[in-house]
Amino acid sequence: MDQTAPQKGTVTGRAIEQLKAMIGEGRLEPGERLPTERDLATQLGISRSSMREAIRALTVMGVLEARHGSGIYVTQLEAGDLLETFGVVADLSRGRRLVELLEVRRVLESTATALAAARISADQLADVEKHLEAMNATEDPEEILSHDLAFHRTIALAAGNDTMAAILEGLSSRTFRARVWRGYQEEGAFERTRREHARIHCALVARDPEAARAAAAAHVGEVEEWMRAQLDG
Amino acid sequence: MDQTAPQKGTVTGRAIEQLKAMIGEGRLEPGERLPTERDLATQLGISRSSMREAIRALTVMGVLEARHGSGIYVTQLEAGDLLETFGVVADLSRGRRLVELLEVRRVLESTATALAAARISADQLADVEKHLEAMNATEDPEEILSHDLAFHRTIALAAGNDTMAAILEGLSSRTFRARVWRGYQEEGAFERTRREHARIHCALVARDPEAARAAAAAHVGEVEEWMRAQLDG
DNA sequence: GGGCGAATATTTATCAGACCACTTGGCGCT
DNA sequence: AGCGCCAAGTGGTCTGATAAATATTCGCCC
Repeated sequence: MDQTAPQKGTVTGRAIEQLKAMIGEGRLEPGERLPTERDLATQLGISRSSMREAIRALTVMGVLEARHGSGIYVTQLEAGDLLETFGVVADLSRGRRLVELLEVRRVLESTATALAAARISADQLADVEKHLEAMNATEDPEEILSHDLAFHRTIALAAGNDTMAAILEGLSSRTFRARVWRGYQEEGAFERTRREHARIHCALVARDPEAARAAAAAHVGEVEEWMRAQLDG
Repeated sequence: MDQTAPQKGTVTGRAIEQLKAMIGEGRLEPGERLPTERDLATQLGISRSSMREAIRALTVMGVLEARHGSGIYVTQLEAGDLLETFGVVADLSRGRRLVELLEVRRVLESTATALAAARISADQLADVEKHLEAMNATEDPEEILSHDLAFHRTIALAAGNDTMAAILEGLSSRTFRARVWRGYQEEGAFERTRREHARIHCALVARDPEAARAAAAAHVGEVEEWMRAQLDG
């Protein structure tokens, strides 16, 4: 039959697949600029509207980046770019899935913290301490949350697996944490959180991966258990 | 009028955020049908083209589903819907990130297998065995891969964490596995793979979580190590 | 009266063309 | 040579129309 344009799915869907294929096969290098929307539409034999929808789809996936007036570029395809949508999942999840996400986070966070205990550099450790102190020096929940996020982010990056760090970033995204925290911290968990953070820091300083893993697992596990209780109650 | 959204970012970007907010705040329930494209465009004061791009964006994220001739619906917001894009990440990753993804998979897969050892039902265990036997009964790589995927998927689902299963599904997506497998299996790893699968199955039957965790970690770790060696060589 | 099929209405999918907003690079002026 | 302005190029948005798939309604036949 017709091997150039088989009739499957929607026109836009095909365009998305073709663009993905171009990048997947290496015909488009990271950072490279694509032809214009108009040219691409002509090449694939579709209208500019449909082409734009396909481009928009790949843009939200973090594969492409459109710069107004300049052109369309392939991103560096780094973990952070591609896993941005992960945060959306966290934001839209409720109830049971929230617990499941926390369970995933517990598994990854404990592993990342264990790896960090073995690999963290002096500079990174200093950063961790900076956020730890800043977190303990204020009572503003907004600021505490901010440093808490940075505390864990620094550790995740020190683990040396950017992909894992990017996933954890999504699982700790601002609105996600804020939603869970609102209730959790109301029950006076500040002090316990401080102790848990201190224990994690201790394990990092001692370069003890197993202690770090246990401390991180317990830290996330606390929130997880609270969340689980909220659902039952 | 509407003084809440004066001038930030692109029109389409704003529409995406507004739609996300509607769903996030629960103003749109899962499965519910949205107003028509035209109505939505009018409500938000934008053109239908822009509205369509916003809808397309949320469609690829797995949040919305458009049915030709019928309308636009909110998905059930299940893990599988939302984490579909995870497979795209795996497909577009190369080199170092491929190893990082395998590391993530090793961590999650071993945890899921350990959980499954404790929770798997008789029916599910029978399914696992079915795929294990089918995998050993053929020499067709395509069929082996297919049953291998089903083997691990069944175990992940038995772990009882749908979110984790969905992520693992993405990390094991067909093209991802196929790419890695092509080289790996050429080195005659079939026999070793069989032994590893058998060990995992054994641990499940014995309901021994720690043995299951170790077996799964070793299984993925084998591929991971091979991949790492490929990069250096 | 009830079931069933065709006509009709609704809605998404796609296309075409125009104009606006922003970026970039070159051209001319100082 | 340096600076500033302008024009071409490009993504962003809008309008309106047509096709295709689905949902609804109505009329016909039994």
